[in-house]
Amino acid sequence: MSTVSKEDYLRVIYKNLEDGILVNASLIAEQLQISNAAVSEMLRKLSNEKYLSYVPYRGIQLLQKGKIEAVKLVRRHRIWETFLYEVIKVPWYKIDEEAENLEHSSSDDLIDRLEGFMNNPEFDPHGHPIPRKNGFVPKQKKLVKLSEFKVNKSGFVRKVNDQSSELLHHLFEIGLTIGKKFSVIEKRNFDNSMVIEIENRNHTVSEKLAQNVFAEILR
Amino acid sequence: MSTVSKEDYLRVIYKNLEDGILVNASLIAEQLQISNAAVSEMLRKLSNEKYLSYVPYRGIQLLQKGKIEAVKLVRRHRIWETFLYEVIKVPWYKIDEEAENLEHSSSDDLIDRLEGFMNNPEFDPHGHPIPRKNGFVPKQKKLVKLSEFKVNKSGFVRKVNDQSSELLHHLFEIGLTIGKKFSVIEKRNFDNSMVIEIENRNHTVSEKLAQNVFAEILR
DNA sequence: AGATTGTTTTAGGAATACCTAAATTTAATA
DNA sequence: TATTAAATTTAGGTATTCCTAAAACAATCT
Ligand SMILES: [Mn+2]
Ligand SMILES: [Mn+2]
Ligand SMILES: [Mn+2]
Ligand SMILES: [Mn+2]
Repeated sequence: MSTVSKEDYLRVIYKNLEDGILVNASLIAEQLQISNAAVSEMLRKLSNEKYLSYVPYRGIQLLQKGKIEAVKLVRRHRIWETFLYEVIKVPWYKIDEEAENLEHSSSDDLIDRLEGFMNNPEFDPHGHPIPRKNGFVPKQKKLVKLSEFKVNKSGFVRKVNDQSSELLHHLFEIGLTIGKKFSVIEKRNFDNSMVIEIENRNHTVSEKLAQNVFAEILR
Repeated sequence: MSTVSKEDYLRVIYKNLEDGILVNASLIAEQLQISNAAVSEMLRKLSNEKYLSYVPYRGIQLLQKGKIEAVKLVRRHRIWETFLYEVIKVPWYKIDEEAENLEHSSSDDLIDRLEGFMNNPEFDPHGHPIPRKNGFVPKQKKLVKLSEFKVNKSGFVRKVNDQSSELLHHLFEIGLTIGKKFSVIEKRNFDNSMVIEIENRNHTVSEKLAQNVFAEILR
């Protein structure tokens, strides 16, 4: 049977695979803040229960059973995030943490009702696709990392990494949120930081920050 | 520290005390569907941690620490119930079960926002008072059990027992929900069942049912 | 009072999900 | 290839929350 713990493992695995990242035990340990030993044990269990296949040092793949569970959980997570943000107006940088708990505590029926209440949104407030009830995951246009934008290019923010609430807090402060238009004014070679214009104001952003923002290039 | 389990114990204890019921170990065991042995152990723990005082055979009293926790949880529970019912339109008889889980998975901040979103409701969809953030519990008018209504008397439903979702389902079917007006048409002495009129339709209700509905007497 | 019934506790376990410290194994590098 | 570094597993625990069966205790009835 699936439990809160197992669901969290599956969601982390799914999310990383979704981004094309190789998922091994230590990555999970780091992201869930759990010891490597505990993760090792849990992976054995999840593997025995046919949720995933795991070849040490080579990475994890979700099996059908695990993928179905993971997609369900991601669906719950993202529907809650969207609902909290759009309907309840919970601040952008707080929704992930809140959804982290709610995702394990709501019936399928409630999730479907929330989805209907919002008129079936396709993407969450971080720009991540919301899996539909039937498991289909909406596709996104080709996106480019902000850090790869050249000087004078403009774009629309379409996705941000939601791993760090501090990052989100800062992005929110400078107005770099989903849908916003920006232009790259300047790029410094020695540290790859950039100056970008958002709503007529200039902001300097580090390379690290720019690597966590994904945008659609204009023209 | 408080956990999901402990919170459930505290909520059950509070809810029964609220109704003036003597709470002993076996009552909790029955309501939480847990063995007497497990309840006995947990009560020892809760007592050691100063959540409650427990004199075997004489009942349980919440101590300050336990009361504060319990009121918080009941607040969460009832705000969720109200929200699910009023905003999301989850059916009446489903909200308790859903709130049962959500109550453990939402921050104080979220609860306050939900409350604000609904304009600070005072009672939940079963007619139970919603404790305020500061711990104050709204008072209700004096209510009378439907089973104690005399023939020809009328009243307004103000509170129902939410222990059984089957009861709620049935009450909903015959329209005996919060705020509805009814009149007692007939009362049968041999089994204390009654015929009551609700919205121009007559319904026969058992004594058992009538003991779980509380109303304000008209005139 | 003695017997019966109901309530509570004890004894002994089980499952889940963690932990630290110490191996072990594999991968990467000099 | 030898060494070092990183990833993984094992060993031995702990905490929490539940279980059944049996014993102990208290309240109530005859
Ligand atoms: Mn979670
Ligand atoms: Mn998200
Ligand atoms: Mn609960
Ligand atoms: Mn209620």
